[in-house]
Amino acid sequence: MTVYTIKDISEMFHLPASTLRYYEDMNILTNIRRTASGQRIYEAKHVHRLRTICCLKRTGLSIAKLQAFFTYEEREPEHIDDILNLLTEQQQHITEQLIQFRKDLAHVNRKLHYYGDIKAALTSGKALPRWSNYRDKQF
Amino acid sequence: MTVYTIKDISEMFHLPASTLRYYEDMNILTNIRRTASGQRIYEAKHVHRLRTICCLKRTGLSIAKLQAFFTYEEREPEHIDDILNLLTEQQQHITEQLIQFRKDLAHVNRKLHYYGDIKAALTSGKALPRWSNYRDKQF
DNA sequence: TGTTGACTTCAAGTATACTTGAAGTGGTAT
DNA sequence: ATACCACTTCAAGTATACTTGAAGTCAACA
Repeated sequence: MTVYTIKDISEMFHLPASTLRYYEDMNILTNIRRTASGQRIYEAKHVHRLRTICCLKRTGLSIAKLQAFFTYEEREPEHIDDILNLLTEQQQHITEQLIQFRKDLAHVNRKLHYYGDIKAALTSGKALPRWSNYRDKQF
Repeated sequence: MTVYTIKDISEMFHLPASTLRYYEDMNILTNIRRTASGQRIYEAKHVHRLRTICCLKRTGLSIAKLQAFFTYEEREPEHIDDILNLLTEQQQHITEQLIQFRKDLAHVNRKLHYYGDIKAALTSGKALPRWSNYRDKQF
């Protein structure tokens, strides 16, 4: 089994070591062995766990819900429905965010074209564009 | 010109009135008129501003950067490049988040299939699935 | 006329997610 | 040997984004 130091994991996930210790305190990253002198020894399961933590956190899950999720995972099968409910909610949530983000990207693109044209008009001295011509466009 | 009360705006954007007052304090929602008795009068420009605030906040912009953005907008044209830089960064950021969210959705979908199959195996008494069979699948 | 309800201001409080500081230990370089 | 550096624990501090509470004002209805 390959093992990792806290520095390895910190670099692998672009997370400060303090955050990894914090996740451990919060019981969302568990069963981390120590060397004789007390240094953390991470294993493949922690890498997998962290991938899930990052995935769920990024998409909006709180630490509290992560605690619940991993508690369910450890006490499966009694909590299989809790797991499925949490994952289904999250799936829904990510799907909604994807739809919203596409709209938000379109909004930013419109603004970008508008202000880009304003800059062009300013440097060329031509007439300034009007926002009403950008409002409903897709770029 | 159509005008709106704080309650109208609160319902329109699903934001508590306290948050609208906070945005005003933070100077990202400005020039709000008052009635003789001091009640806020919102106009179309505030609705547009709030659409932008919600779009940028949702996609990760902080209040501090929103302050900067609207300050630039008010002092255009000196800040046209600052506006374009901020919008370009945000465009990039949303694009990256879209890519990541699609991966995160795939991850959640894999977990969902895995635990769904675990539930089926538990109720039918058949052999439990192994995660290795789900790791690289697309659902 | 009074009292209810919805607004107002302003200061202080809260939730979440870390981050930092102090004090200590152990392994390695000079 | 000793100095240094990276790690350790544990408690306290911080950043961000609101939220809440107290005290007051106004309009409208019984």
